[in-house]
This record gives sequence, structure tokens and C-alpha cells, in this order.
Amino acid sequence: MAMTNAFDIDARDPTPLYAQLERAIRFAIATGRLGIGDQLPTVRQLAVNLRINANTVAKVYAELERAGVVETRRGVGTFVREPDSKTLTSRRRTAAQEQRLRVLSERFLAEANMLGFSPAEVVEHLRRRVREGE
Amino acid sequence: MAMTNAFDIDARDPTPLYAQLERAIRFAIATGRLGIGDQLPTVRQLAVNLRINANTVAKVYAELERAGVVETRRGVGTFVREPDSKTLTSRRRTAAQEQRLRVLSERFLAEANMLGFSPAEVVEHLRRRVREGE
DNA sequence: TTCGTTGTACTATTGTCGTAGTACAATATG
DNA sequence: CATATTGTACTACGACAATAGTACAACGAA
Repeated sequence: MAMTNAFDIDARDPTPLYAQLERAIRFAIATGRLGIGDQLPTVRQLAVNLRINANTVAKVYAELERAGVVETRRGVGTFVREPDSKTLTSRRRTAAQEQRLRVLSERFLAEANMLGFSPAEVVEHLRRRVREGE
Repeated sequence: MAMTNAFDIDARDPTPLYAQLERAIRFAIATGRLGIGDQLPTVRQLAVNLRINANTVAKVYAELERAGVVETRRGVGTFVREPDSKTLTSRRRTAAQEQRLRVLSERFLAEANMLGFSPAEVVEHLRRRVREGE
């Protein structure tokens, strides 16, 4: 059972809860903390854990279902789906994307720095979290 | 002329515009793109540039003023203030900041993932950058 | 079959976000 | 002085976010 639950949600963050949760779940899958076939918490259970409304969780699950990230079966649960072949192949690596990653990274490091984290600390933080799921 | 180009905000991002703009301005100051005493664009001008409502810009300026980041003078403009001494010293490491870093990390990795970069690739990219930057 | 669980689908309510428009106060400039 | 510019304050409106509550549909298991 994938019971490392409680995704990172911050009600004080101005980003909508549903957006935070969707990111957190995709993050968990991308880092391997949630593997293919793993069951996600039930709508009601996760709502209780995160102290948010069940409707919000249901909205996220429905969106992830629509995106093909998870598969939901009534009366059973919600499970991580195998990545679609299209999702994997339709991504060319271009110089423009490298550039955008650099910009993204710079902004990320700067924002973390505003929170009082040094670049080295941030890298270490990320390294640990990405490692968690393998 | 102060700031020619606009700040980086995205209406498609679920994060509220005012939050994006506030972050962008703080970011510009933190990275030195906006120096102490520099004038920010006027409320109306920035609204036109970013194609958002003037009220939204005004809300951000008011918040930054309240936070002591900028100084506003009617009929004149809005200017970057000198950092308050308290602002510098009161940066203790708290659990809330750790939580914010986690949320920030997830947003970052999610965005990078949409560019086609896996979490492991992103971490490696960052690791190299940080090492080079020093 | 019955029962409980899970996802889904509604209604209703509250608060926030963003826009549009107007008016006003303070300042610089001619 | 008058005028334009800048920030501020306010109303109103539509859309969305989040909540609470209820009911229903599909499935597994007893």
C-alpha cells in the first residue's frame, strides 16, 4: 500500500488548492514515490488528511483522469496509470527548452533564496526528495 | 526611463495575477534588476503593459508598500525602498518556510516536467549550475 | 442478495479574483 | 494659478474557488 500520504498543500499559498494538489500528485508520480498501478488515497480519505473538501479532491482526480494520468474505478479506487506513449515521444529536446529551463531554474533559486535557503541547500533538498521514490 | 520591459506573468497560470506580479517585483528587486530608488512603472502604465487591470496592479503596489518594500508618492510614482533592517535579521528558519520550499519545489519540477525534463534531469541541471556559479 | 466503499453529480453558500468604471487626493509642472 | 499625472478609494459585476451537504451509480465482498 502506498501509504506515504499527505501531499504538500499550503492553504496560505495563494495558489488554488486544486492546482497545488494536482502538482503534488504529478510530482509524486514523476519522482516515483507513486508507481504505476499504485492506488491513490480515496477521495474522502485524502480530503480528511489534507483538511480540505472532498469536492476539491474529486475535482483533481477527475482532471487527472481526463489527462490520462490516473485511472478511476467506482467502488474500487483511483490508480496510477501507465504513461501514454504519446506523452513520452512527443517531446523533442530543443535549445529553446534548455533556455527556458535555465530561466526557470534561476527564478526558482532566487525565490528559494528569498525564503532564506541557499542554492546549495535547495539542491540538497531537491536531491533528497527526488531520491525518496526509488 | 525606468523599467522598459514588463514583468513575467502568465494569465493561464492558476496562480492569481496579483500574486504572480508581487513575486515578480520582489524577484526583480532581489536580483538587482530593480535597484534601490528605482521607479516602478506607474499603475496605469504597467496595467497596459501586462494587459491586466489597473486595480490589480494597485493592489500589488499597496501590498508592497505595506510590506515596506516600496515607497509610493502620489502624483510622483512608486520607488524601491531601502531594505528594512528588520527584514534582514528576522529571517529565521521555520517549519512554515520548509513547507513553502516544498510547494515551491513541486511547482518548479512540475513546470520543468512540462518542458520535457524529468526530475532527475532537473536536479542534475541544478547541481551543475550551482557548482559552476561558485 | 445485502452492505459498505468508492467515485460521481448535483445544489447552495461564502469568499476571492479580476475587470470596468468613476471619483478623489496629492504632487509636479507650466 | 490651472492642468496633467500618479496613487487611492469606492461600487458593481461576473467568474471561479472552496466549502457543506445530499444523493446516486458502480463495484467488491459477505
